[in-house]
Amino acid sequence: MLNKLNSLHLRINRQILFPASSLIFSNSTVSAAKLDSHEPTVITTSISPIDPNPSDPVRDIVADLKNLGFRRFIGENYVRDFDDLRLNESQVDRIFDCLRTESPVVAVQLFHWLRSEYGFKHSRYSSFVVSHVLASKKRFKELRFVLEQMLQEEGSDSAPSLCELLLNSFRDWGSNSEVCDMLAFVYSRSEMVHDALFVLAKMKDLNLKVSIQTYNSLLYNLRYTDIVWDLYHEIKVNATPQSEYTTSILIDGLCQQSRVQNAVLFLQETAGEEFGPSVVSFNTIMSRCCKLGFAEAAKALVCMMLKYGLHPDAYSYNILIHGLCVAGSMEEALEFTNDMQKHGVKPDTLTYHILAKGFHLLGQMTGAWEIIQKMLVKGLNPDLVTYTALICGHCQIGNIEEGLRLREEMLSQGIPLNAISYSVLLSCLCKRGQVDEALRLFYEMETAGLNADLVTYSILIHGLCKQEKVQKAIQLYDEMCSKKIYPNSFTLSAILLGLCENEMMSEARMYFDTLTMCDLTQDIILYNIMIDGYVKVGNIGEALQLYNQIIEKRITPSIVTFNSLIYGLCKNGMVAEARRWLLENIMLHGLEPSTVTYTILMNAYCEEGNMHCLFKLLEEMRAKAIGPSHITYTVVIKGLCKQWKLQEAIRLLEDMYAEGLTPDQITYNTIIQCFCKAKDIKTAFQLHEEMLLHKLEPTPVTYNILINGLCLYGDLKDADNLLFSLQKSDISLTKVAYTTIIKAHCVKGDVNKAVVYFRHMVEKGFEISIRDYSSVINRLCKRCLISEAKSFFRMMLLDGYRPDQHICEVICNAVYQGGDISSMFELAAGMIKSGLVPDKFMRKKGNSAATKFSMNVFCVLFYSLRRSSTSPLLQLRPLLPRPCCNAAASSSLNIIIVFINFSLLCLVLTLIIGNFKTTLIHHTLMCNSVVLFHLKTRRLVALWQRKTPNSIFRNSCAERW
DNA sequence: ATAGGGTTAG
Repeated sequence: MLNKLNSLHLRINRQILFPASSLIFSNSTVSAAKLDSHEPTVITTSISPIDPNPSDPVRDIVADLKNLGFRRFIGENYVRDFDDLRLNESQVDRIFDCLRTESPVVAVQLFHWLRSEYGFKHSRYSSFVVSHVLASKKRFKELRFVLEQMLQEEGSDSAPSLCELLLNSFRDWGSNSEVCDMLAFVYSRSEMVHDALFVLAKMKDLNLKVSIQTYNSLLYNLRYTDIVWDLYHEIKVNATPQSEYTTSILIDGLCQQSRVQNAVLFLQETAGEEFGPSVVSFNTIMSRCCKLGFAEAAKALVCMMLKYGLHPDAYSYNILIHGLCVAGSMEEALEFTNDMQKHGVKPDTLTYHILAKGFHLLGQMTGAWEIIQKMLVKGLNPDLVTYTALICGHCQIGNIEEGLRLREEMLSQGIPLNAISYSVLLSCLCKRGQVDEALRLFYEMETAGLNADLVTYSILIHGLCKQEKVQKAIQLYDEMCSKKIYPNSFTLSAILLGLCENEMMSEARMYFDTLTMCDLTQDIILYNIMIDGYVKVGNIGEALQLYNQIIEKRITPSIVTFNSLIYGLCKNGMVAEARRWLLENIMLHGLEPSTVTYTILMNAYCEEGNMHCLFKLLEEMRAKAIGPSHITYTVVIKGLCKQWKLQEAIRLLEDMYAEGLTPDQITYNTIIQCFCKAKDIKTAFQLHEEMLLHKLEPTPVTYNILINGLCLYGDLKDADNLLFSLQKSDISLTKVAYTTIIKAHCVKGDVNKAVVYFRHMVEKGFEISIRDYSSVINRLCKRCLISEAKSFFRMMLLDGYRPDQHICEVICNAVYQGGDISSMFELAAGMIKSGLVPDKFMRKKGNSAATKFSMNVFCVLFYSLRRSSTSPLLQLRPLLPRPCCNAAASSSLNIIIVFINFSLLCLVLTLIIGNFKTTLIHHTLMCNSVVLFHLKTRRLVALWQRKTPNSIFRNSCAERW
């Protein structure tokens, strides 16, 4: 009962009395002094002996600690007493000073206890006292901890004052050398290298021994500088016994600076020493070689290792296998995996991950899958990286659902995702255009306490730019910078790419020019994106200009630069020119054409229908051992389809699987479309089944193709059923699926069904354009379903769409044909109100109803312009045949009338102008003519006739009129 | 203190 009360009291007591550590002491001069002064505080401590006077609290505490021992001292009663005391810093220092000789163990215990229980900040003196105690007992781990805590509080540039204290007050203490050494070590480990070097210099003055651990740590921190070689010299001179790490740290330093050759030479120099060439050192050099792309050199190093009697370990093999995989030499990588096993080194999860990545890089997803499966069969546990690889595999083929399912599985297995695994999912969502989903996942990731890194931000910024959500992208960009994550060429390129993909070329160029001004465009990638952007919008001139800029700036173009230019040339129909570029410029720059280069050219030949050249290039690729990708094969399949070699196309598809290349959705879409065109709907659907079997999620385009196939060559009812079941399964579709089926029903004359689907399309939230209405109206008009067309037109107006030029012309034409003149005028008036002009008909030849009509509309138009505008000619100019314009420009006319049919003209003019004297114009002159009037005098000024030019006006006659 | 996964040009 008493104990319980006491402990309760203690808890309350502590809460009340010791919310902060400084409360223990009445005097906290040290911390105050530190805050006020910029100079490090130098304390010269003189410890006074214990006062025999019984009122000295230190005396009692020390006596109790010694007599009772620490355990009993911290029993509740004493603690209470201790709590109630107010001790100043020098009193505590005295306690430690007294204890260290008589009860050193208790001194250490008290030291820790005060800090852990009260968060007490010890003085430098006490810390050093305890440090010496620990050093003398060889409790180095604790010593390191004490000094670490001390340096955390002292910060950098504290070495001079700490050394002074240490060397003044502790010079003769037995463990000074160890404490000094540990101090230097901890400074170095805390990345306060200057302080560490200061301590080292002092030690040198006093002839104190520096341990190899301290040297090693300093060597590591200074590995990019030449100071390391001074330090290394010092180690040699002092005959400090080295450790196995010393040489490997130096080797690592050289490697980090890409001085691989120096590293090898240095390693050879250390041969014969106790810690000469080691497996770790070799691994370090091999790793660097591979990173620099010299997998061959890494292989040679393995031989060198064996010569030194060293055996490659799992690291060595994994490094080498990784190097080979990145270099694309999968065969050799697999050979070394076997070799590894033969030498008794078991491939581990890392080995499998490396191999999977290798296949992945080559686009051989099947190979990657098989490797991961093999790993799981071998009983190796999937870890975060394995899962990431699996998620990546699913995401690659667009199966985000499976990716998200795996995420759930990971969480249930207690494997939390990191920024990388989230990035894979985010990237997949962005690629599918689900940026909002991606943002949601991103916030979820942040809520889970994961920090987005540069890559994560780059993915999102790219996704947002691509969707024209530039504002949000900029917001994220600012957020990223505020987190001190600075953009690299990836981030810059994400923005640039986003702008280019939106065909916002002028904005992209502005951004690019800004980067150039800041000298940030040394990176060829940024140039490549710009060039590619220009090429895609067909501006090959601007692209070539940028290429010249690259050459002027002496930036080395990459194969991608050429690929884009070749694409541009091909797109402009300059295939032969493109082929020449391939042969001349690429070779000139010492570059090798890539799979992409060949694929672009092959595609161009395919478009031209030049299968001969296409297959010649395929052979050339094979001869050069440039592996075709799944895209290359897709192009070949497209070519075969064009030639109606359907069976060969199917065979090639099978070959792809056999070669480990995974056909993607576009491959299937190509071949399915071909079978649809060949009216073999059955096989088309079989191929669709095959896609599902290979876990390839059909794209909305796949369904567009199938629906279109059924509409054109199959039963429209089947198309209805397919669309219905797709809608029911909530499979994502594009607008095209709807417009296709609407078109089919219009053609068949089933307006009701067309309207129903049109309503579906609107309800699904697709952006409906005026074109969607006009194409339906157009089709209905073509089938002379005038009243249906009119009701559709009304529906459009009700939906809030303003009719455009084209739709007016179509509907006007239709009502005119139906003889509904009043509707026609109604529409014409509506058009003029909307500022529309019947411009296309003016240029149409022939005496079609449309032309007749348009002439009349033109009159109406002209009239309203005359009333509203001071210069009708200026506005009418673009509508008139060229000679008419010239005449109008040269004289100060302010009226033109263009017409063909006299009776209609009279009608219109009478309707509009009322008292217009039609008799001024002779009937016979009016057919197929354009007449120019002067408004005020109402005199005929000029006339153009189509068939037989009137002799009076022959001189003004134009070629076409 | 040496090895693995994600973003970018067709």
